[in-house]
Amino acid sequence: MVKELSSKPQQIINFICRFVENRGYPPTIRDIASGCAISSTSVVKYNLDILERNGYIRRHGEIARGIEIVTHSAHFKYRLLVPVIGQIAAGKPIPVPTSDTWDAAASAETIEVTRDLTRGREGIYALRVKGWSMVDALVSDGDIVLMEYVNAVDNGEVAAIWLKAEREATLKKFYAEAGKVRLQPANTRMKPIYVEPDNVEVQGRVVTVIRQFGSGR
Amino acid sequence: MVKELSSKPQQIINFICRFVENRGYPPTIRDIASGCAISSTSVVKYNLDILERNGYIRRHGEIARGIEIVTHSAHFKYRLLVPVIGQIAAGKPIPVPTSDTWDAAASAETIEVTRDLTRGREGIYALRVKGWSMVDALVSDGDIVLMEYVNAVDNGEVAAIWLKAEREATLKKFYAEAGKVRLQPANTRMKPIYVEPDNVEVQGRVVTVIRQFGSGR
DNA sequence: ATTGTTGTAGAACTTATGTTCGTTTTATGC
DNA sequence: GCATAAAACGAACATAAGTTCTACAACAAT
Repeated sequence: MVKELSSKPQQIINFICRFVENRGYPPTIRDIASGCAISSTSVVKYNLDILERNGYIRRHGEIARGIEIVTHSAHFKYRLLVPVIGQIAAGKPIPVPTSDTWDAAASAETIEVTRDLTRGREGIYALRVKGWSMVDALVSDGDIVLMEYVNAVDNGEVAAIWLKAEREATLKKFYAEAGKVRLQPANTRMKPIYVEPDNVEVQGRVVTVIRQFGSGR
Repeated sequence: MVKELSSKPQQIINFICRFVENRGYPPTIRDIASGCAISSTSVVKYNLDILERNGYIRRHGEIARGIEIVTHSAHFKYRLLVPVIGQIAAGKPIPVPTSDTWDAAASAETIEVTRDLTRGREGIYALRVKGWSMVDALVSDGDIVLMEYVNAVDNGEVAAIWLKAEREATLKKFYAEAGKVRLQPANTRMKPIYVEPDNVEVQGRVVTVIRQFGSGR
């Protein structure tokens, strides 16, 4: 798919990359012209079109400096903007992602993490922990939990669980046992609790817990 | 230097950041206006000027989309490879970074995070928590703590502390009080402990705690 | 030679986009 | 309450910047 490039287009992407690195925004066609010793804007457009056809860049027509370096955004693939869609607190139902809260760009708050932290999983959203009800799970007020949207988890996985009867949200290790469900706190010093299977509603798999200290922004 | 911001400019940088993330190029003043529910371009410029005065962004006047997010700019690499230089456990001295453990490339293990998690701080290294001695600090076995290499912390900051007499490592909120040092666990249910000032050795500031679930545990 | 394709030029045009400025509304101090 | 500053508005303006078009040279295939 991606074709070999002759020297001129090659020179141009190079220039664009360096420009973005140094300036924080993409160059104009005329910037490229002067930067690559090209005397006409149309020549630049000509080559830009080639670059776009071959998948090196993405153009956003009619938009000033609307050049996006594709490899650069592939580079971005390592990073994830995770929407923080709500809070998780003892007595409140656990928010679940909907199509509109889903979009990181539309979300009021986002946290940026690497795929390292999400273990490469897709469909990750985040919740902010409110209150001290989950200290038994070693989760503190203000922590951020990265969640994967699933309705069931395997034994031993940590899940966000809604206990219908108690009307309570909690984060616990989940074990389906004969006729019962065992919920084990992350803190191994704590005793597990046993509940009826139809009393538990798995709202998501806990992937990561993040606690930040120091001044916020 | 960097001043606190009121809501509107805050909202604007947020928008700019997300825009750049998603589109690969900065927004126009009008993009910002519509994205932040501002009805006049001049209001945007007004706030942009504030942001620039306070060092959050850099403007390039007369240039289309010439907005550069300072924290995200040139010298700022989004991703950070943090070296995991050792373990932190109750009875073992806390490892401190040296010139050779320092280099992420040379380190045996690294964790990749975004600057978001390190709050833009420099000189970050990581330690893996071994054992259950720090559950009182809401830190569990296997957690990773991101540390900043400092020899002193301000009151209220969470520090990695080596208690010389007890030969014990711990993570606690640090408060210097008259003639004493108060060490407060992150778990507010727990009582603080008081120690002699010359018994404490601050080995670093705790920036972030990360706990991952699922595979690899 | 003839024709067609590719790369380069430069001017003209249109739209996108930053700036200015006078005015109006909303806080803030006295 | 009044005076003053901070913040918001909207229109008008100037120019930055993408696009289009015609022309022309270099070169390959016919």
